[in-house]
Amino acid sequence: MPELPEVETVRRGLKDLITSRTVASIKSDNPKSFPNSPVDVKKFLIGATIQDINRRAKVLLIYLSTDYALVIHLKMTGQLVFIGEKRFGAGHPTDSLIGRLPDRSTRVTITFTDSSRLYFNDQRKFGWMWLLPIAEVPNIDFMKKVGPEPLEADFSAKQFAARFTQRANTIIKAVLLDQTVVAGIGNIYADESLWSAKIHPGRLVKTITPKEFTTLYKKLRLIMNLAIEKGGSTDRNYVTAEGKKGSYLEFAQVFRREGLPCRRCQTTIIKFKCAGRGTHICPNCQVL
DNA sequence: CACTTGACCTGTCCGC
DNA sequence: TGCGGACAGGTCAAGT
Repeated sequence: MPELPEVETVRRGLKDLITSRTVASIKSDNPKSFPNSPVDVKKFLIGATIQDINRRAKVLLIYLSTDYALVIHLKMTGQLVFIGEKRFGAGHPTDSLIGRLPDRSTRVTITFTDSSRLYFNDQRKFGWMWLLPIAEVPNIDFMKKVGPEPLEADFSAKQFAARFTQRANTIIKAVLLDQTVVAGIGNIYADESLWSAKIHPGRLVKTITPKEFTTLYKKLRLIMNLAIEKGGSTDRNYVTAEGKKGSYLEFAQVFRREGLPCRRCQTTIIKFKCAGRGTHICPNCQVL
């Protein structure tokens, strides 16, 4: 579930909540969730201050004062939830979480010197958190291969379309989901943008016209920006850094709307398997 | 080589 | 009510 808009929402929340806090200790239940050596952790994480938080594709980068970074992928069920203390006062959103965490999905707990905490929860244990030198971040496989950020101001419709043309004989949905083509798109926003552009997800890239690519580009950016505004999409697990749900699914046109009428033409939305994923379309608006 | 499928995990939901 | 099985979605490895 965490796609670009969800990870960006978490980034903004964390930037506000943990910047300038200093790490006092870290607890991890599972070497898969946090595989770093205790020596590295002691030297470069304990005592480090949070400087800044960036995002690349669906990956979060927490920069530390030690020139190391925590690199985090939430995969499907990951959460990063902050629980604070008096600094915020009564009524702060994170107050309501006190006592609820840790729970059985908690994989990593970072405690700051003021006793506030950041919990990395991940029901399905697919996510991970790495500690590595900031200078090495661009050299990890994922960063070397990942495509451009779709919401950057200088990312044009022309560039968008050009990234697809090398994949002429692949279905459009598979290419949209490919992180090396364009970064950050997952199942929800692939379905939503294809419906919005009236493109059937099973169409081969070579059958899609330049005009359709331009529409898809515009719709994708519109939808992702709106999703960020709404705090992302909460289907099951995803929550913001304050532990709140995102509300974008209230605005969704096809995702999880199987059996409901298309908001454009009233035809019943159907769900089927495409590119190995559950896929939602309006069979009238989106044809092969 | 390009593309598709399976594995990784756990919780939830559906049908019998 | 209990149980098996399908399903959820991101990415990488393995298979076609």
